[in-house]
Amino acid sequence: MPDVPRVYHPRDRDIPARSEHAPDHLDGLNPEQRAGATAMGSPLLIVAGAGTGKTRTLVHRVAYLIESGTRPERILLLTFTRRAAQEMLSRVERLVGAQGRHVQGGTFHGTAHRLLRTFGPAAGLASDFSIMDQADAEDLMQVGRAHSGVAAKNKRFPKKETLHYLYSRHVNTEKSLHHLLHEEYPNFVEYEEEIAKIWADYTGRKSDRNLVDYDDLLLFWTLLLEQAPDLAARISGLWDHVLVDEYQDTNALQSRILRGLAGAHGRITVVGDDAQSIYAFRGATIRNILDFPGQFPGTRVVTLEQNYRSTAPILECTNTLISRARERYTKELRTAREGGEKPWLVAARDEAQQTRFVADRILELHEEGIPLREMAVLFRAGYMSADLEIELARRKIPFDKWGGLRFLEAAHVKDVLAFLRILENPRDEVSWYRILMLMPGIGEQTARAAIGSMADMAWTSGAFGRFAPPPRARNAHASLVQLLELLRVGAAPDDSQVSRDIARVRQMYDSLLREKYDRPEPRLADLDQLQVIAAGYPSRQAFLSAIALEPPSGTQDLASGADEEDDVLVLSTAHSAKGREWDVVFLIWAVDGYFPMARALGDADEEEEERRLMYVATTRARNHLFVTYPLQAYNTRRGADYTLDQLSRFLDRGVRDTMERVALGENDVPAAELAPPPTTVDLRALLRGRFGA
DNA sequence: TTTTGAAGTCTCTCC
DNA sequence: GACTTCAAAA
Repeated sequence: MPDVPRVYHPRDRDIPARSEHAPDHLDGLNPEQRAGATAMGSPLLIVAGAGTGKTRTLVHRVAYLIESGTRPERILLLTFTRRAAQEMLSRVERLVGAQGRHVQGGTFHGTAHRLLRTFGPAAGLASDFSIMDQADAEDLMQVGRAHSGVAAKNKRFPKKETLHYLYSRHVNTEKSLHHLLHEEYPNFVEYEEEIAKIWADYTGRKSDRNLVDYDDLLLFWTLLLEQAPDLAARISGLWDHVLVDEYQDTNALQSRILRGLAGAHGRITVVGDDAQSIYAFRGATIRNILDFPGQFPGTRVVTLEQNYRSTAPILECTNTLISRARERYTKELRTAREGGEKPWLVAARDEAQQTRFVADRILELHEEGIPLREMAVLFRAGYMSADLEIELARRKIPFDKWGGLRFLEAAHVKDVLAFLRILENPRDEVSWYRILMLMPGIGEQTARAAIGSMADMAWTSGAFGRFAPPPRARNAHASLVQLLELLRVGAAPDDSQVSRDIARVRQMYDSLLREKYDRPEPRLADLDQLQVIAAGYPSRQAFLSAIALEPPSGTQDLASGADEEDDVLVLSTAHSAKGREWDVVFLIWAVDGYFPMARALGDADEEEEERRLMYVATTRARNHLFVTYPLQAYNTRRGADYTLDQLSRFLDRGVRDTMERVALGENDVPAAELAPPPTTVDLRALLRGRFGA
């Protein structure tokens, strides 16, 4: 998708790609963008505001490098998501032709993964390691937590999620445990020693089980570059140019990786916007942008301030919103897109009315000729779209939901994957435990005994078969042994039938699923989809690594396959919307407590990040922006309902003045729904009468 | 002793 | 809806 609205500028593909000294494709760039695309001879920092053609500049830079004689495979393009990488590569391809396809690219983690498979064995890392996702890592942390015994003695001991969170922050921010505890968990300061022990246990277990977590991917990459000069030379010698997108969202470790890769030759370009830094929770720090010129001497800085995306009224609103930020380094954005309507600030009575407004408006705009794929509904957290999803389904409006890792986090998907994992890595005790606990008659004790017994037998393939289960688990044991034998039969080294393995697992697992849930159908459908995805991978290892590193963005996404062509509305978390743009953007739940989220309040830095996040969300809009908030926001999920009836604090008077305020009428809601009249009917009494109770 | 079901608790963002 | 905790059942 071009950053420049189609009606005003020719699309990239309409411009013939010619390799002269000054390629024609650069004609479509403004002077700053052009400088960003062509500056050579020094490290380059491009500070680019929202909608200023940052991606466009980066794409043209890659094209320019290729046209200047750099071989495509000698260019490394690090992006935040796989989607962003693919989009850029396909745009490069349009500019320079098929050779653009050979540009190396992906996420930091994905690139680390490829490097470690190649260079890890030379540094003592077995090449067939398995990648753990966050939940796996937490589960493994739990093993050590239980083992230590402290958790049982102390009720207030940190949960496995917290232990893992602290560990991950330690690795990514390079802050000590002591420091982190005092800063974020003063109530756990007394457990510093115990936590350190559990971390050591965790590290040992990963090593024993040949497991690698997300943080290890970055850490091992860093260590190879810093501690193994011979390998470092090989790795940094792979690429002549390194380009990094979304630099504001990288962390201290990633900065070290870049210094290792390009510190010597300085052929590095980073692009970022401090106003859009929204991943501090993952250890990202805008210090990376601010300190870049110091770390890469001779850095040239190019600033992009001309916004091509949004209309003037929308930009006025978003500029005001971000002007409240405590710290800012980039200047205000300008736009040439005069005219257009002000953003709407829509007060709905409650969630139902908010939902109705969004659905109605989408249909109206669609009838006016705006395709669904040019519209998006954004929100702070994944669960906030639940009501809207039901309504959209009811009205048969197709949508993709981005963000959240729901699909792969679902218990039934993880269950099936656990089988594949133990085939791939028989020492994966977390997966063994998960599988064993599924079986009727096997509980915690039996599962642990079985795992212990297998460990004693050095995890040989028949180890589980030789485990002697207690009587009540005999049936379960027998059927599991049978299934595992069946799965191993076809497990030739070149086995490409991952989806066949899943089918075999399901012969047993589906019946367990049917017993466990009253409505198993959607879960069974998820497993069907899992099989479809699996069929696209050449090997089990490739499949398992890919889903850990590049989780499918949503279930709809998978069901429809190639979705780019379909006319489908997008629902997305604000985080997942970064880097994208739409003609029409709805931001729902602009309520204090939801956006910003309640738990971010009380910490000034977190609150600032929430503000930037709202800035990211609102700057996705090209022509129409609707911000909605229900006046009554019940939290009905729990008994103790509380009401959040305050408009988001970020939409202060000054911001509201840039918006068109709209109050939805009551007329579309039957009055009875608002305040039910009292009645003398006693429902309980009627029921008792009917059943004679 | 071990498993299982019921009741109670809390729910963010992502590689 | 998923996870933990606690008590009853096998």
